[in-house]
Amino acid sequence: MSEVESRNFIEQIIDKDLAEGVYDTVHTRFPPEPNGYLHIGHAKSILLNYGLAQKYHGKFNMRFDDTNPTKEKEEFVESIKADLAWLGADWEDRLFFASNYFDQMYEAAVKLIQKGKAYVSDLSADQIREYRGTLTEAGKEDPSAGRSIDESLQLFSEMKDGKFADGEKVLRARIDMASPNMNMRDPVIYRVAHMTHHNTGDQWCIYPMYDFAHPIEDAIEGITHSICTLEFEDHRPLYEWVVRELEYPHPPKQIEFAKLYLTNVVTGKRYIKKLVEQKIVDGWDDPRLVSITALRRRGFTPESLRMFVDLCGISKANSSVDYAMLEYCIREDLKLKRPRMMAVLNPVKLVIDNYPENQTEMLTAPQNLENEALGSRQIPFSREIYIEQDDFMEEPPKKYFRLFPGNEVRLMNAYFVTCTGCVKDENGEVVEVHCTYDAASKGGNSPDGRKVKGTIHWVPVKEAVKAEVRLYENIIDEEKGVYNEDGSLNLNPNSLIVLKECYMEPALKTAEAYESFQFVRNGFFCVDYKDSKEGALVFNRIVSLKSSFVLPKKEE
RNA sequence: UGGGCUAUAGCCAAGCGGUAAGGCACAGGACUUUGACUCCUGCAUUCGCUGGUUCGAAUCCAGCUAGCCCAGCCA
Repeated sequence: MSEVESRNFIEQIIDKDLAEGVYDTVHTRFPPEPNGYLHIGHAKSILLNYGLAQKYHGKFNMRFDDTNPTKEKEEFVESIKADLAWLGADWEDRLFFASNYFDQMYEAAVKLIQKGKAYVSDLSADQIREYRGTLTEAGKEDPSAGRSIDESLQLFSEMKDGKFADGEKVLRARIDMASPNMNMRDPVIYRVAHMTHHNTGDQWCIYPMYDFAHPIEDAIEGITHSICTLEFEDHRPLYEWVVRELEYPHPPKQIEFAKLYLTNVVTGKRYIKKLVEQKIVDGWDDPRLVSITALRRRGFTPESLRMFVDLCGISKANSSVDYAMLEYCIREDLKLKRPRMMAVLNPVKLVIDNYPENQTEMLTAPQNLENEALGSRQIPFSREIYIEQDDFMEEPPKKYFRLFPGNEVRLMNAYFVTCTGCVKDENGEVVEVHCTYDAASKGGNSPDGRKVKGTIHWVPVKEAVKAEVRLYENIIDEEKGVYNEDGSLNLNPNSLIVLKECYMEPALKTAEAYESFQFVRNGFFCVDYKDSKEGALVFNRIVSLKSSFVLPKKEE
């Protein structure tokens, strides 16, 4: 009974820091570069950082790490803000841009030069690479390393003033050209780039490098725990070097955790970007992607993603989470929350022979049987309805308890019907199933108390909303993996299949704005309203299409 | 002998010297206005491997093995 709440390794570090008085508060941040849309992996980072701030009653900052004008765009800062807001990560009034710290970064660089810890180099990019050495051989000292402090100061100032072309001069930190850690071999910390910045315009022509800028950004904002992904582990010594040399009184601490990968799904901003730019998908919100905007469009809720991230956990082990876990989370979140509607994907007509012709009655059905609070809806019912093809079998196997000649089943929310037979075309395909109904069983219960083993869904032929449905597969390749050996994407060009028709119950007609449908698996089928925060409608037991979804053509 | 990191079930993941949590997936059963949901039940004699220390090791030590990351004027 005494459940000890387990803490992930980051929380353990924080607990220790707090206990030892290293910090007396927790202040985290999410620092994306605005060079693309966020995806499920970022959600993990966002929710981790935001969650820690919440848990420790600390603060959470939103910060754009926009130190490289060649890659950044305003479109991306807007989408990122929208995604965080949607996820519920509230940065309150703390929205920052690294580019707003350029003055302070410049001063910091000057300080390093004055301390003899940085120098302006004349080497070209190629030369710097050569001088850097290799993984197994030490690097060589930069010929400019001996330059006087005053000369570096002068040159750095001229860099700022635009006296040099791109690549002509850089500022390097003076650390150790023989370090086994490549990042410590006199890393470049400022480069010249004559380029208009999305935020600072043409004010600057020199820009700080990540390794130099990031610790400064964190220190300026009073970040305590600067959480990033594993590939930055080797950068931590440099991060610590920067905050130490710049003599920040309460330096932030970098902590790394493993990125989130989903099995057989394209995660990774640069790969998603490639798909978008090559127009292999329709855009950043193409439902085949796991970008946050795409997931939202597919009907995922912020709650479902939060649950997912929680279930995945935080560790330092590279791992790939099963896609089924994501599906589980959205099912779990929606199953009680949303109405459950009926839709038929592979229709066959069911004729109720003893039901009056030309009669239509309205039946009342609960929106969600397990959640009365959602109320009820009306569904028209008449002599001809559509049912799922596989809900009828002329010769049923054992344990099949849906429709077959002589068997009685319940039409969900409607009547008991007993199958009397079927009509086949010249090819032997079933084109019509026939049955009789028990008028006393209206609503789906028989007054004599007899039970049926099967219940099937249906839609009325006349009033059904017809949609052309496109089925897609996720951008995955289960056999060979997502990437080819040369790093290119391994895609299935036939990932689009056209389904003939889909019929939905008429209640959906009022949902004018529906843009996409998603099948979540094992009985859930969602309709997402692109511009609504409503989330999705949930259908019950549609068809078992694994990890795929459908997009209906909007009715004209 | 470049450096750094990681290794617990099909997939995540707790565990921090006292005898392997939990979730996903999967399988069986009960229930059911959908075969879903819900509810039960099952699912690592063993923690990458080999030694060592210890009354006792997934946990400590040593040596191996495998995987990931690093040679951008990207982040």
